[in-house]
Amino acid sequence: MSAHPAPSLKSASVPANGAVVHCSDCGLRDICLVEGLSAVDLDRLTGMVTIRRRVKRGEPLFRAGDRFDAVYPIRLGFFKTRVSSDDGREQVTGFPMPGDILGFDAISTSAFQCDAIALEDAEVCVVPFEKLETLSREFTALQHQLHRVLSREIVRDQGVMMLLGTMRAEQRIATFILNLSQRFAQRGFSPREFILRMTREEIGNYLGLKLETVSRAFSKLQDDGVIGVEQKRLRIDNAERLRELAGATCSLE
Amino acid sequence: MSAHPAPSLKSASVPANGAVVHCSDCGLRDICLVEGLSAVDLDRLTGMVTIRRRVKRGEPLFRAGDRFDAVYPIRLGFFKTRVSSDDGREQVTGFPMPGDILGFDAISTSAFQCDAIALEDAEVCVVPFEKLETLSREFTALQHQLHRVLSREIVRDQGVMMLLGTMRAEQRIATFILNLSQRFAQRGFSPREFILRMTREEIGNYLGLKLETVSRAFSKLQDDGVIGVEQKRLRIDNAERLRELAGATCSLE
DNA sequence: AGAGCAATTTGATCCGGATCAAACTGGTTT
DNA sequence: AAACCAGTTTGATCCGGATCAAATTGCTCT
Repeated sequence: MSAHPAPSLKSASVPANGAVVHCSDCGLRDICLVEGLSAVDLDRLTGMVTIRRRVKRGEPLFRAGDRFDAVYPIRLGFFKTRVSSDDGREQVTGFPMPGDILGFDAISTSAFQCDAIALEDAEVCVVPFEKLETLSREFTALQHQLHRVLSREIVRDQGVMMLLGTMRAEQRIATFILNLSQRFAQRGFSPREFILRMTREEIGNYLGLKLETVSRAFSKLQDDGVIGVEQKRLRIDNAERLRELAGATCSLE
Repeated sequence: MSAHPAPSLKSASVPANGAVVHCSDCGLRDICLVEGLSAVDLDRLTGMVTIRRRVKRGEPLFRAGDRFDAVYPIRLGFFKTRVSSDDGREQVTGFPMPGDILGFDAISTSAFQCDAIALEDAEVCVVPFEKLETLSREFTALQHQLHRVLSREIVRDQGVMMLLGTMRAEQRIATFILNLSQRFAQRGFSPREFILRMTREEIGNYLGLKLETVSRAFSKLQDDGVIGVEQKRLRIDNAERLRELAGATCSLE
């Protein structure tokens, strides 16, 4: 089932896959929707998440146009989000990971605006949005956190615009690596060495570059002793230099 | 004072510049924060906006780093929003106009993340964010609308990413013009002819292009009979063709 | 283990938009 | 009016990254 500590049975939440689902038992509660809520609030916060959902590698959690009724905090696994245009262009808009929340783009029209594709076998919490709205009227701290999370998404997008609008290829790659590194660190994983769950093409699409350019930039950074890359495994050898190359910009997250 | 119809004196809001301030009297209520609220709710919705603020052309409404305590629906005038990096790069992130709301990027850290500069003499409503949160716990319709507006901003940003990541220069310009046109239309102005409040350089920065490229693209579109441009005045002569060039993408707003 | 296929790397060439440069326009100051 | 200046247009050249091409590596499926 879940890779997380066995949950206690204290609260009234509904089992999913045989496991009781409750935020207070979740290892990601400090970076997710309930960050900043008191233990007391957390215990009272019942029914926000009642079920979880598994998504197999390569499968969509949702697609643009699907009817919206829940947002999805990620428990496990990397995703990519992507928007498409009528004339067939696609743009990867992000690589959300555990602790990030999928689906906020759908509130405005009650339909998802992007596809969310699992880059590996993944698991998400299902948070019915009506329920979230109801609870956030009752729990001020939850309301605050919801607004913070929505706002953070807007700030993240501004960082991507800055990247796409003003950076050179190598700088984009450096920023991208640094951003991943920081997000791994926030989640208690090594910021110096990690696996790239996405392909060069997906990276390139996200950064407004072609896959060959991404590959060349990786090779260049490796030759310069800044990073080590071997297929999907990436190691940061000279974080100082990497930060210089990235230009100490908006951190992208 | 304001260019809008003289407000009645029915409610308990506080005068600003000698005029009573109340959403129910505002010509922009159908595209702003109170869109979808019933007349009854609107009448009860008191104290959300108590003052307005004027901003002179070229002046900032706020700057990155300023402490956040209010969001600003625009009453009058065009703005540009822009983020800056440590190493001096700047990226224009949007050109908000009356009915748009400034400041949502600031919720996440309680400090503004971007500069908002008036492109002409402007006027905004001041909505204390704490007040907005309080009211949105009481008025479900207001809560919904707040969430919709936040989500719409995220969707808009996805459109900009698509533009910056996948479009050619001419396509970017066509999309930009079309987007302005639609937004003017929504606000009851002519979608076929309007004034560009921003310079070629600001347009270029927003679109990830240099000002010379913007100028050339305008000239090209004019030669092709798609638009007419003369300084800041722009007229759309062949909307059909313009839509083709834009590729019928995410509408950017 | 081998076949087949997707992903990656690297090289050669090309092109769209950047850069550099200069002329022009309209508006403002003196 | 003349002088000035910010903004714009247009031309000439250059370059970063795209495109085209081919070889290589690593998975997945028998």
